[in-house]
Amino acid sequence: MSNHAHDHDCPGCSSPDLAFSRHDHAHCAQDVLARADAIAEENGVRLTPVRRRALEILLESHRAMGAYDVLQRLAADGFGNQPPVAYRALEFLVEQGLAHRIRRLNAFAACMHPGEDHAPVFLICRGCNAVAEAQAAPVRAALDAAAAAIGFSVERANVEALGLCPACKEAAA
Amino acid sequence: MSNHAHDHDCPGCSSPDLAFSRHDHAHCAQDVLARADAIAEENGVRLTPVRRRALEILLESHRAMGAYDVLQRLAADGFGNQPPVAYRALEFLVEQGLAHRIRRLNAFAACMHPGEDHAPVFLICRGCNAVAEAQAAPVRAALDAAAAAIGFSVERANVEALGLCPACKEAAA
DNA sequence: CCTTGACCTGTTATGATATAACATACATAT
DNA sequence: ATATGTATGTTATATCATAACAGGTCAAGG
Repeated sequence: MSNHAHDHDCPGCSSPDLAFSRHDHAHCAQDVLARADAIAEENGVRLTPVRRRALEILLESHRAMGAYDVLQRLAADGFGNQPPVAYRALEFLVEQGLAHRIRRLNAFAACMHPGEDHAPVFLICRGCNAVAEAQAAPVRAALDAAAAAIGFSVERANVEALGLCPACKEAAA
Repeated sequence: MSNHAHDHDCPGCSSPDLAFSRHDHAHCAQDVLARADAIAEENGVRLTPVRRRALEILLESHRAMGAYDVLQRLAADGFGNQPPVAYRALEFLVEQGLAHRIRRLNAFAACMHPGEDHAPVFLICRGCNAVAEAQAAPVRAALDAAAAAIGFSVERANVEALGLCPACKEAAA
């Protein structure tokens, strides 16, 4: 299933700088799914078949997917084929911190750092549409500071940047 | 039209900490529109009647508006009443830096600092739906740094935070 | 046991947001 | 005046998202 064994230290998955590189990520899926089970257990919620499958689908593609794309895959696996099926599963994953919603793309992506209380920043390549989830605590800190200065309390934040990944930058040059 | 005259230093408009406060902003609109004319001139683009009116509409409401809401207002003023009329005008405004798109709300808001090359951060109050446009250069700097570290070039960034404004926080308590 | 209540899944139907494609009009420069 | 690029308007359709209800599962308490 995976071409190398490890716990949580795969450079291809845990380092944002390799998120744009081609790499085997079957094991990422393994890791994340295992952790997802643990997180659901902890939170007292159920990672039911549809929900788990939705997460697997996101993990497999390793990119942002629209709700209808996920739905199509779910339906192919014998689950319902009406929009709420996908939206509900995805909403659950987002609530539990197992997936992120990327508004710029009207899409969803599996979280590669579930349960780690991270401050995700999405770097969206306009060349190849890949999405890297970088951990950027300093960004969140700066945001909290700016908000605090005017008495605003941040509960959730979306940081999405559009630009060019290293590969596409090189290709363009 | 405005109850006090000034150039670009109205606290109610230029200070993010007052963005949530009730304040007269007829003059903000005046200022921004004047600057919008100048910017269009500079950029060699035309701030045509629909476009200008769309900006006025956003400025009047002083909040984020959906494209269809803007469309309704435009139609009432004798412009076309089909979606592309609004989307095109809004797209123009966004491209010229005269308005911002707030994806979390599927909405648009006039930029209160046109032409100033700012790093806007949107603070969206989930209590009253007000949107404050804070200038947060440090946030952008942190984002650029995180992106640069992995060779990603940021071209455009959206930073949107959901939370509670001072007034709603107090009301909740 | 078996019922109740909470939650999950599925469906129908509709609502909300956004764009493609084409036709018409207008500006400006030669 | 006429050609060219740009702007506006329209029709039609694509895409994204949710409301509302029906049936199913499962565990806790009577």
